[in-house]
Amino acid sequence: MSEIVTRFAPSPTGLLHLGNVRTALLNWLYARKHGGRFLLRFEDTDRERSEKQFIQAICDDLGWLGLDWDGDILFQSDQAAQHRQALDRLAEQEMAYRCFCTEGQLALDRKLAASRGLPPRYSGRCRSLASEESASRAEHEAHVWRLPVHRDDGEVIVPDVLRGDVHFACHDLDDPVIVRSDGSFTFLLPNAVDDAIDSVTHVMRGDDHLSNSAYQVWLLQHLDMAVPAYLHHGLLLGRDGAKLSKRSGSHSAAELRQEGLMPMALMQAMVRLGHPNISEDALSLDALMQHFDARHVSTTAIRWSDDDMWRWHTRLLHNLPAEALLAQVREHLPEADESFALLVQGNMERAEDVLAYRRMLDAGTALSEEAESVANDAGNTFYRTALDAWNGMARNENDWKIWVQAIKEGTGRTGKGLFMPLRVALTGALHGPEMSGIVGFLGEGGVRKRLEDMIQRIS
RNA sequence: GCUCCCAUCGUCUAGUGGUCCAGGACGCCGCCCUCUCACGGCGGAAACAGGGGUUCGACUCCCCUUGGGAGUACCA
Repeated sequence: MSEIVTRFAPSPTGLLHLGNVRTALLNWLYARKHGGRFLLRFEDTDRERSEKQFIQAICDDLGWLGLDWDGDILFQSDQAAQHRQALDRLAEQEMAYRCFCTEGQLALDRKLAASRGLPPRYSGRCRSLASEESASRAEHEAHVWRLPVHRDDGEVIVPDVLRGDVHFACHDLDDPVIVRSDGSFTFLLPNAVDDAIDSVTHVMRGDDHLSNSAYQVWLLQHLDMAVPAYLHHGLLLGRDGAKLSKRSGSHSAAELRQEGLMPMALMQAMVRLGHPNISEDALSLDALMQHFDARHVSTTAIRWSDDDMWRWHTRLLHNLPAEALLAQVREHLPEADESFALLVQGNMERAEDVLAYRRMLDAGTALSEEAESVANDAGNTFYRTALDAWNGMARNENDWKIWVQAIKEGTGRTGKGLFMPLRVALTGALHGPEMSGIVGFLGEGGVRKRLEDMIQRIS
């Protein structure tokens, strides 16, 4: 079996969005899983809308996600000569023709067809122009190039690995434009021809391309080029079941990165779509790849929800090695050290949650309203008792147990009423790590300072 | 309108004619652990869209309906 080659072929007209990310990931996984190559090719045929900044942004995002590509970045525009040549070959065989219809005419045609309940297809007006006439008019008339796909008989078969052969009757297909009146190519031909040039063996893309594939299969066959295996996956929908849009919860990768999302969280959520029961400790891209199976790439439309992704974020955060964890924590609390980060690691969903524990690092940190009400409820004498007990005891490894026992006896408080005021005084938060760990972290002076501050605050 | 794709718990899915009064994961609910949050442990509710066939037998095959998605551009 020859080498598997997949590609991700974005157009540099915008940022990488969730749907793109999934397509890129799927192609990457497929290639890597089978020891093949994964190519990155920018489809910059739409000169109007292509922008350099997006090329950089997309590369950055892919890098952020850990999706590396093989070889140089490819650009569709570099293959212009090949595209031209392909067009010439088609024209020679009369498998492409010039169309001189104006956009106004076409719009009218469509309107007319619609009013008669017919599909809005190209009328075929220019299809059978004599080649001499066509050539001579071309010298002074604007025109596009079309493919004569539409006809009464015959069909085009799109070989799809996931759903079997998909049949399209030529009768239902249109004569698509492949070259615009400004001479530039539309997506159809360059995309297919480049795949052939680049020896792409498997094309994984959204099923919004299914009908495009019909045209491209037609094209490749008439060009005597290899037709790749297609895997048209179902599209991502918003959580409301409607097309994924900004409103329904779509983001650009860049946006998520800014929000502090760990890229692996996104990868986790995405790879697991369609894959039942990937073991939960498959936390790396490599591990995920081991479990990836293209047969599980689903053909159904999938509801995407950010929740799962963020849950993975939390899970990943809880499993982060100290160094990486500290880096994230310090973005919000620069004065944090490793022992602090490790102490609160299990008690945060996102790195910014450490802000709730600022008081552990800065004894003077003010209290939230809730915390203050807990403190007031306990009262000044409670804290005095606690401070006295703390000052009066011998220091040893059971500081916490001995201390809390002493306070219990001194105040008569137990359970929540005993622990919460202490927790609030020492951390500023109503929840968090176990108290013994907190006391250990703050140390003798640290605890004293916070109790003294507390006494002052509520006196 | 036309064409194509899709259809199992809330979600992602397992299931390729009998092993399924449908299994898992996430979520949800309850209990346990517990000062709190989280973790962990245990348990629970929760689905074959509907109707026709085919068959001894249908979640599985066929048809229709319904529902959802996509395309129908000189966007990709």
